[in-house]
Amino acid sequence: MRDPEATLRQHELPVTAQRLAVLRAVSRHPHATADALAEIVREDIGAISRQSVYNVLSVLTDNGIIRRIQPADSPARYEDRIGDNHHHLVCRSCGRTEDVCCAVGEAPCLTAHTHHGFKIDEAEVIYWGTCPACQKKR
Amino acid sequence: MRDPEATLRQHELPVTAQRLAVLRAVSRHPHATADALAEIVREDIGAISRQSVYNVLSVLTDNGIIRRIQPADSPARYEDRIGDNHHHLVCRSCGRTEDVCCAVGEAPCLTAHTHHGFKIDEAEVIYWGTCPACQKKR
DNA sequence: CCTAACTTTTTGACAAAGTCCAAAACTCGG
DNA sequence: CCGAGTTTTGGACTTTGTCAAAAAGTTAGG
Repeated sequence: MRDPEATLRQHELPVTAQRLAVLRAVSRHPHATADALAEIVREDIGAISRQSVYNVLSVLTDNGIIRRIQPADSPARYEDRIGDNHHHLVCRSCGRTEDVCCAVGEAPCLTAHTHHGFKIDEAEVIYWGTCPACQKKR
Repeated sequence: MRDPEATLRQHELPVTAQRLAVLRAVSRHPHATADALAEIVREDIGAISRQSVYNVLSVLTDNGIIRRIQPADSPARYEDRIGDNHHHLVCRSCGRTEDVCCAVGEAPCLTAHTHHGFKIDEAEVIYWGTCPACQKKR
């Protein structure tokens, strides 16, 4: 993220210390959970309430500034790399999450054959596996 | 599911009324949640504890008899159609879930370009959209 | 720079989904 | 039918997140 403050102003959102700190935290720690981000923000600006972390993350998500990803068996995670249609690779044992380029191409990168009358707006892909560290452990 | 009892025996699992009823419920109501399944089982055999529903679903999942799917913003759902590598189509507003054939082919049906040293065992695809009923509502 | 209107942040209670544990009940091989 | 080993049950507990109201902060306008 080039300039968190400019980003907020571009979206006509009031600039607050909490929002700036959360944006920086998400930017520097991609795929962190709300809880982890709260800790990072506290080290940065001293304090923030749990609710504010959720508030800020919601506002940023709603404005398309960051993206929320919610893999199974994991609390939600956030990232600021948006609009490039990448997917995720998640470790089943430790939850480590990495970005992977879309295997197919432009969004929507996959088209379902049968769609049951649904209007499809996104194809989410998660690759499940075991990360190098967890492969060694066993 | 042809024969729930035979299925349990094939996996050397003790046959109990709760397991049979949960298996029948999953088979007849694909994509139901644990809570919904508990209700269905209660109508069937009278009573079952919440914990037993979770126990049974775990055992069945661990033995590959049923599959657990966990879309974002929804409790886990279960289905007995396994091994055919199909994916899911989920309505963002009501959670309705439908099966869709794999867009690519055999499992693993997608291969990530960069894999960061991960050993990938599954590519999960969820198509997000709006179901016909929810399209009408708005 | 100061004020007023409007948002945001905070605090604390609450909710949903699921897990942990020990006691009671059950299943199955012999 | 018995006994060993599992499964089921009930209840407390945990995690992740939301609701609501009061306090504090932000921004536009004078």
